[in-house]
Amino acid sequence: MSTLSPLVSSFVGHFGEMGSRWGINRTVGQMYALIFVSPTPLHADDLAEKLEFSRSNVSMGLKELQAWRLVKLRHFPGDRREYFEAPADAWEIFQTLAEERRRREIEPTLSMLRNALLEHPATEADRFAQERMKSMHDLIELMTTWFDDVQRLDQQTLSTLMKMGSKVQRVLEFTGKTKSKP
Amino acid sequence: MSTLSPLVSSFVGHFGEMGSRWGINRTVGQMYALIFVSPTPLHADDLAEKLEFSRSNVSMGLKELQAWRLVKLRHFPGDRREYFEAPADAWEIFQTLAEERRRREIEPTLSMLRNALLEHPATEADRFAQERMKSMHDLIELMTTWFDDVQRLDQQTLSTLMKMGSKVQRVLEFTGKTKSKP
DNA sequence: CTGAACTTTCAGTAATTCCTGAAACTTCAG
DNA sequence: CTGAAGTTTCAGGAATTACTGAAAGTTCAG
Repeated sequence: MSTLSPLVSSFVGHFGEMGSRWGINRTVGQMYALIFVSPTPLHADDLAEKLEFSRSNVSMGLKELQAWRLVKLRHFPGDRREYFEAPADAWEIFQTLAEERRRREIEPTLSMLRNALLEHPATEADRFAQERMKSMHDLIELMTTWFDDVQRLDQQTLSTLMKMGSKVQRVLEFTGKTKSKP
Repeated sequence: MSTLSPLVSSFVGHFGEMGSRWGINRTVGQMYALIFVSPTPLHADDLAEKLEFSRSNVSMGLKELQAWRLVKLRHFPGDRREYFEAPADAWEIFQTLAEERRRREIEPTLSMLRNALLEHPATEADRFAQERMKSMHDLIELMTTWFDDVQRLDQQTLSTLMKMGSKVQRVLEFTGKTKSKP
């Protein structure tokens, strides 16, 4: 069956669009979307056929998805082809994405900022620039450290925390961890 | 002074690169970076001169930055030109970015997913696809709702919460808000 | 009104990124 | 070994996106 159902087709199309806004290319986004909604693992020819991409484009796209650790490789006995599937757990997918983005974008940015902050400012303008860079650096560091912590929480606690939303403020006030300011 | 200091130059260059990985174009990223580290507001000709872009490119870039609400417009008495500056507070910048991305990307995605979930699945494959879409929908919704809540917290509480990191788990357990599972 | 100061638009070119087909490569059953 | 089944690489054309200069538009002091 070469043609996708309207349901899957609109999902795949949408992810292609979104992918391209995120620096991931459109066809790679579509490949991922299709793998994500497939009940069974797919191989490269499945993707090429269903999405009507060239076989080589599919091959490159799969390589990229593997580099992002977004797909898992599977084999079936008596079949040499490589099959791909996505984790069922959306939170796991989100974590992988976050980790990869961090490694590729956040860490290099932090390291550039740290270097810039080590320089001795030659002018007043440079001094000001460093001040701004420092505040950006601190925010990024605060957020990534916090995200590390969150990832270590178990599902149960995390879900409770998120569902509590801003009610968490009351709990913190109650336990006296915030300096209350009446 | 037409040439940027090495400090500013490396910052601007880095943000150009990062911008292009984020679907924002390179020159727009550089313009923003320069505005961000400038001690005084800049006008279009400043940017064109310092970054060596054409005047019209700067004009388009500024329009885009305004559409993202990332720059603020200022005027000086006796000068008809428009000057641009960035908020000093990095957290405010982050919030603006998050809000805009949400409006442009998250909301359309949620709406597409909701529509897909209303369809009556024609096949077993569609039924499975819907299941996956549902879990993606729920995760996105949980995260955005939670983010709304976080934005409502005051700086003090937020900062306490982030610095606590995973220690928050103990507080929650203590107050009996989690179903403890020993 | 006029024209100077400033900004935006837009059509076309430049640059970049994407995608393909052909060929090379790898693996493994027989 | 051999060749069939499968995968990857890569040069170059296609498509998209970015950038520019020229011209048009806007605003406002005089």
